[in-house]
Amino acid sequence: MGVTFKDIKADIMTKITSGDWLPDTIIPNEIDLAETYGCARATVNRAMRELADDGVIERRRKAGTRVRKKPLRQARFSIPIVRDEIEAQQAEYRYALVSSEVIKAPTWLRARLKLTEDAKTLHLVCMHYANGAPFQFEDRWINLSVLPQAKDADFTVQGPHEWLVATVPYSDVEISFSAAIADQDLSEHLSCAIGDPLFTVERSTWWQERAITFARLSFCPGHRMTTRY
Amino acid sequence: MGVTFKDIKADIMTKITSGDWLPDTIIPNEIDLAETYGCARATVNRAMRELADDGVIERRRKAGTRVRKKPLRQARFSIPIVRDEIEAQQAEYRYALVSSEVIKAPTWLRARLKLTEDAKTLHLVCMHYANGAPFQFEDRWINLSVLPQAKDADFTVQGPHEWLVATVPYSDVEISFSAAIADQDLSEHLSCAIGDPLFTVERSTWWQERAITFARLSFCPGHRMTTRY
DNA sequence: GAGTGGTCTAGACCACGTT
DNA sequence: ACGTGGTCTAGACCACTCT
Repeated sequence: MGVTFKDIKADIMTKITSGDWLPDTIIPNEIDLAETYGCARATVNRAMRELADDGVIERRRKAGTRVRKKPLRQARFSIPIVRDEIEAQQAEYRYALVSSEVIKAPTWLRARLKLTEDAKTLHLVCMHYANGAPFQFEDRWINLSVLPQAKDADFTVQGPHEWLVATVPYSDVEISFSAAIADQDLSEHLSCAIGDPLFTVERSTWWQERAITFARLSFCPGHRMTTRY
Repeated sequence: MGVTFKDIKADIMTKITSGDWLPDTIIPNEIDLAETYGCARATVNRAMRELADDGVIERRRKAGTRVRKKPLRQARFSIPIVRDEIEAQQAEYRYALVSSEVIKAPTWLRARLKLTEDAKTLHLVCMHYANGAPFQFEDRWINLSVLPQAKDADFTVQGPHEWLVATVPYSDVEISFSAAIADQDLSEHLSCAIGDPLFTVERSTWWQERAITFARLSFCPGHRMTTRY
């Protein structure tokens, strides 16, 4: 076979990263490129479309294709289940349910998830350990009006995240990262000092426009989330 | 026109999110789907390929296509230049250079970026303000052996990140998020209390296998990074 | 109006991995 | 060996948007 779309992608990327095609440079149109590379226009189109998805180039009908002035830098983080994250590091995973109760949603949670005033929730507090050491503290709230079966699930053996992913696999998620400070409670569970800075993830989940769950995950001091792009 | 690949994507997604096709369900092959939808196989292929890229389905030759057991959850964060991030919030951006010096790379930095012992660096300390309030503290190190022209750049008017993106637009980046604690210095610059938890981003950048720069960005207390997926 | 990318088609051959 | 996805082709028509 002749030229593949991957060859074209690689060639264009080389031209860009080497500084041959500077930002704002206009790239030849698809027909010309197809002739240059000796392939069909569809092949060029696939290459260029993927480069545009990657945020490297910008395309507009009639105006043509150009190298982005400022590359659209975006990082992708995989959001694994805690067990998988720990086991991926060849560490032994252990889980423990700290507490579990059915209560009316507190005001701050109702505001977050837009719940009605009488909404009942299952409030779970859990710990996740890696090689016996505290790894993550999980403060979990599940909306019982949408998922009443959560009341009967056994969360002493399986973490709520795992249960939820198995029960409602495809949902909409809003995730946010921030820094928090260890209070008395957190410091005891995570075996750290009061006042330690903790990397914190908050996640709200919806299924078909209805709020399912909110979780605040506090990681042990020193935890970092890393990726490349 | 008949059926588009977007129609097919939407239809398949509906089948999956509605629970019609549960995780691990095997999806009909492309030829059958093309017949079902009354379109060419290439159209089905495009739809399925994108769903696979999104982490919703899993494809293997001969074995066929199936709904992922655990959806491959991944979040995409756009990594804007601070100025753009602040101006996107309709806030007024202000930048200030705090200090600038040329020094030999300290040991920890040499280890991070794999620099030689005599590597010279430009060490910059900068502040970014939103509507006059401290927004981000930037601790920046630029490798002068790769970018000697940084010594002559005027960092009193333009932040180093902006200058770097304009100078070396396409590079490889490792980014990591964590939580840190405000020390005396940080608390003064960010107008916060000593001991406040700060959301922190560290970024190392390479261009053609050579380390260009390292930056530690400390955000004012309460800052969060949010996205949906 | 005209040029560009966006998409679809019908067919073909290939690469891979399961059986 | 064979069934599946992966890719390319040559052509066509359409949708957008710049001038």
